[in-house]
Amino acid sequence: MESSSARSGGSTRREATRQKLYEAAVTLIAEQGFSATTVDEIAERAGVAKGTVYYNFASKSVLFEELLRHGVGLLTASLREAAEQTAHEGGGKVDALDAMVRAGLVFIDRYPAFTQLYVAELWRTNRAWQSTLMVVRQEAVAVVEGVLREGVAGGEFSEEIDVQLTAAALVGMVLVAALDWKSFQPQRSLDDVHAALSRLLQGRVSGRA
Amino acid sequence: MESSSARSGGSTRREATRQKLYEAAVTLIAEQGFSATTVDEIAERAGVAKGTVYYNFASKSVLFEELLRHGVGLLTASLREAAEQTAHEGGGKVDALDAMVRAGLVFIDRYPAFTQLYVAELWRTNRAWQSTLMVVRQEAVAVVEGVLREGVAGGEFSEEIDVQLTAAALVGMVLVAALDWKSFQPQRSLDDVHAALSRLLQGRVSGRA
DNA sequence: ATTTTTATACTGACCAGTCAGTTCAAAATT
DNA sequence: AATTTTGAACTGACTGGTCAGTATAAAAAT
Repeated sequence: MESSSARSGGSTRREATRQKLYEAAVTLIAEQGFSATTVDEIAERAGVAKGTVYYNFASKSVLFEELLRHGVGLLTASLREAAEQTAHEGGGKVDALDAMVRAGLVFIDRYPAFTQLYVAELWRTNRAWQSTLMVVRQEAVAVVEGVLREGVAGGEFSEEIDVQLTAAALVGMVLVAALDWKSFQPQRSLDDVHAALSRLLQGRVSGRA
Repeated sequence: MESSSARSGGSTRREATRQKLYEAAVTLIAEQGFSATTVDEIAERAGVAKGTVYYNFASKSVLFEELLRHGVGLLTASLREAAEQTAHEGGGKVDALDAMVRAGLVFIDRYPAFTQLYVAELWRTNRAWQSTLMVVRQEAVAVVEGVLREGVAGGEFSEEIDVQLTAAALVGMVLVAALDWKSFQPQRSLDDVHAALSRLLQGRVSGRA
């Protein structure tokens, strides 16, 4: 039988090394930024020789780009799953949105460093990985936009809403609230934060308790 | 007698030079990030010799910190003014929030590069200007928190809302929506964007047009 | 046997910060 | 009024250090 090692596209050992490098790079770059983070630091944090970095990645930029793709891939999959899940359960689009907010929070809870780094790079221009970032951003936002559009089509949301802008605003809401949570009140539970955002999302802010 | 140039805190010429350096630095750092931007670039864009940068600022970091303080000062003042304006006109806290959303949009419309740069640096850690950023962030968010708290006290908002988290979420909503606007649909008018966000803010998303 | 990793040394470009010297307008002196 | 002095503002070549990326021979893992 085929050993567990020879899997599609590379040996297990190599994959493990790459994973270690991702993890080292993501925290360092989140803290310091791409340019301020040296390849030597990344190698050291990963417990690996510098040469190994270049054996596994063509350059520092390429390492970073693949890291971005990898991370946003996880997020997109998670958002999609959340939306589909509520559809299966016969929930409306409001439920789908709510589930996606939660999925977003879960993701940020699990990968806070990646989220930091992503936000920091997202609106930059003139950088090598700009196009990668654009593609990958659109993938994630498109999931939210999709749910909004379906909601409008099905009469659940007002036809007057601006889908693209509203999607961006929702993403921003979750993103900034979650980063605030992680940075300044990390002791709070995910449920707690989710409840606060649900309230805001459903317009239950004004009016009495 | 004291010459006309020697005014409070510095000559006019010096102030003009500092202003040029701010303007050059803000766009370059927004595009490329702090570390990837060289002092030579900043000096060149400002039309000034490198030595002049160091004559006016102790270091690259200090230039950046003063830039941050300067920019967020403008934002905070603008938010405060918006909130007070509606109070004078006898509007409720919802109106105040709405006015602050608009003030935020106006600010971002006028200083998009500063906004980019601010977002990119806000959640970093282990950087020299970390504490400056914290102080300055709190000043701005505190204005929003203040309005929310007053709204709760006055019975206009539910007592169940989480003031800190909701403030962060609102800031995020405006920030990300506005950056999306500037980056991907710059032809749209400010009123248009404001209307979309107002709708979201007041829960007029679900339900029919 | 082949792939992957290690350890170490090296190169060349790049860049933050320095400093000796220049500019120039206002103030003081004649 | 003409001349000299002063000092703040500015200049740009230079320096010392840093860092991405390369090289390579030997070891370890599969």
